[in-house]
Amino acid sequence: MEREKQILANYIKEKGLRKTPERFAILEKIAEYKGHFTVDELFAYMHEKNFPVSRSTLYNAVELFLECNLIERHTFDSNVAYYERKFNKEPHNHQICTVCGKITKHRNRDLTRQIKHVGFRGFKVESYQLNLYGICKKCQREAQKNIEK
Amino acid sequence: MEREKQILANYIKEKGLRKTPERFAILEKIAEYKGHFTVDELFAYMHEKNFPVSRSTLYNAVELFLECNLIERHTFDSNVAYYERKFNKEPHNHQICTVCGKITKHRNRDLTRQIKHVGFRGFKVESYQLNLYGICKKCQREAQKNIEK
DNA sequence: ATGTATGCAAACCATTTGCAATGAC
DNA sequence: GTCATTGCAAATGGTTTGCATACAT
Repeated sequence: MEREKQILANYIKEKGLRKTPERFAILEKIAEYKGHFTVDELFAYMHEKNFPVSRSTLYNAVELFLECNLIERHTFDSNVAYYERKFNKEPHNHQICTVCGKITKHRNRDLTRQIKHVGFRGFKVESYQLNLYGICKKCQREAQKNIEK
Repeated sequence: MEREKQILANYIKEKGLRKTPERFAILEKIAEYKGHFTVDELFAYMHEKNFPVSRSTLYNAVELFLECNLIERHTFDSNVAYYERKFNKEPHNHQICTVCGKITKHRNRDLTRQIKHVGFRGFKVESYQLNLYGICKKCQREAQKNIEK
């Protein structure tokens, strides 16, 4: 957390921006999320935690955090942007259950290594998103039960 | 094309829907796209080709084609949905140049095979999207030129 | 005849923009 | 004091919805 704040502070100084309390409070609250969050969820969470900020400020902050690589954005299949902390995390994949909608994250180093070199026609891969769509174990079981009935 | 129409016709019959001229005209025009298209582009294209249909009808059709697996949808990083024909195509990846925005498609069978088995905790992978973000060869060259100046 | 599909207009909703007031420097 | 940032309200734009009319069955 301290390192993340440091990164943000450095970036702010470097770009001649301003160290507002809002930005650091938002960064702190984001750190409490284990998985993904939307701006709307974050908006509610900030209010709940007695540090209400406007949506404008959230969008502004989130943009800033993206710039200094503290978070990343996913759109999956909807029109809503999902964010998650990026700092110190290895690249990972998302598996989305098309039945219950649950999103799970996991890593696979071999695959990551391979993907980094899969660029075509001299394309230099800097990051990637791998989304797996399918059916989670739980939903597979439920489906099986329904067949057996 | 005939097989795609057949698939659509079958699906329509099976679900008790209706074989409207719009649906088949839209399917035909979609087949003329080599890459991705948005609903807005398709809207303009249908008018251009003297088969004007409303946006409602397009959204309806596109939803139907998704259901019978004739097309697929990607959101990449924006809030706009991109569609492309799926029929008879092997799974492929997208590489998106973060400088010029160009989207290129390519395949890699080894990778595809591997990805299909990467499901975690019993997750059964049915499809996937792999988006590579980075810099295309052309933009790398331009960047190089600017450094040399 | 029945009820699905179309097309128009209005509604939706996440995100963006404009702008006056605030506050970091 | 200067000017970036905040917060409010309004605008934007892709997508969705409601509903009367048209038309596939």
